[in-house]
Amino acid sequence: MPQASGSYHHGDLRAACLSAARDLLEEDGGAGLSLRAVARRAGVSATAPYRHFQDREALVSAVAAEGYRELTGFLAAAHPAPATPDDLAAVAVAYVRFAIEHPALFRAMFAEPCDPDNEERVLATTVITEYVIGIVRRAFPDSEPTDALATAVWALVHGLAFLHLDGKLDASTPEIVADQVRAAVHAMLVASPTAAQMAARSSE
Amino acid sequence: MPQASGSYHHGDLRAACLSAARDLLEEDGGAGLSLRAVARRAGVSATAPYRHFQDREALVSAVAAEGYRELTGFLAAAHPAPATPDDLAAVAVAYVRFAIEHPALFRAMFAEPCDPDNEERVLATTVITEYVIGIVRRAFPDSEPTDALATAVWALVHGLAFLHLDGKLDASTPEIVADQVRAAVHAMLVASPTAAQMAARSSE
DNA sequence: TCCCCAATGTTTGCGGTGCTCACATCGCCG
DNA sequence: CGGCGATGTGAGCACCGCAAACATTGGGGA
Repeated sequence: MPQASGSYHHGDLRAACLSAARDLLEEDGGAGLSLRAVARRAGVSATAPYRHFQDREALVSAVAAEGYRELTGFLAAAHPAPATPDDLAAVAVAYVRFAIEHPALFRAMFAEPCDPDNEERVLATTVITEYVIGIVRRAFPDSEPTDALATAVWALVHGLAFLHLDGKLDASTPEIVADQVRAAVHAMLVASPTAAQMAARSSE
Repeated sequence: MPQASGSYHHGDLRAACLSAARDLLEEDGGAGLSLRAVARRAGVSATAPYRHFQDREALVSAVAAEGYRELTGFLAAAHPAPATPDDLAAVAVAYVRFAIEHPALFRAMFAEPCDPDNEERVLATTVITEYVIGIVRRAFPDSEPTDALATAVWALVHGLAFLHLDGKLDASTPEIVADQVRAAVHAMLVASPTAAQMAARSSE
């Protein structure tokens, strides 16, 4: 039985820590995310989280993994099976929108080199990588090396997200952002046959 | 006269701190960069750097600003006045190469929201922004709203850099990386008229 | 020339943090 | 029902950012 209030054992401290970490990330940014603050917020002693996370890095990796899963779901919600450039652009807009709406989480997901020892995190990043590649592969099954195109599209969208986060682009309204993203993605996709061609040539 | 070894005054502690910070960044990554470690490495008491940097954030901002200037120089060295898509691709390759060769510095430059109160940093980011935009503007003076195209190209390159840093792309050899970047940039640039057109349409 | 003072570096100290280790408490299973 | 493993606690260490009071110096005005 979880939720035993006032009892010695918490019930589901791991989930409580993740939730607290998410809150702290939104409120104070990445710097404010400390194990002690998480413990305080969960109403537990400072060292209790160590029963569930090997160290701070493991905690943020777990949060990041959660973020990857959420992002994947968010993209799927934007369009379940994108096929046309418009569909893909909608997914791209969702990607950038996610970054803008969860800046600290997005940074936690990408700001630091992914710890290769953390299985959960590696798995989560693999999932989203495959997902993004798969989207483009399915949308453009005819072009031979779609991975190059997928890479380019993903990089474009990822870069747009980061430049927005860093305030380098006009993000005053969601519509402006969406228009920018759509324009860029369309430009990229119009060139898709050429992209495939060049990638094929350069990899010979 | 600086460099007075053994003397009470250091000579040029500010520069020594920046240098030490750069070294620490390369060696231990962003997490290892502490004011105290910088002070130790400069052979000075823990709080001496505070005479030259208001706080830790000011220190990393100064390092980041230095990084922006270096990156700008690196891009200029790759091609002083890029005009053709090949030229632009060379600059893009240099951008990604810089990120891969100085991962911690690159992350310091972009991982955190730019402090708008730090004049030096704001100035440095403005410089590189203008530089990148200017490159594309000069290379494609005919397309009307070049900013949209410049944004797309920059985002693409920036995204490629980050995906490489995060180990999401094959970066086993510099040649592979360069080929990927060239292919992606060429794909983008081939579509440039369309990009300009769509940006114009979407901003009406 | 000399001396004073502002710039620069030092010391001490506070509160916060990550992490370890010994200990306390509890639930479950034999 | 009794003990054992899982979970939470507390004390403690080293490090960190930062502030305030103090020490040292070198250069510029008398």
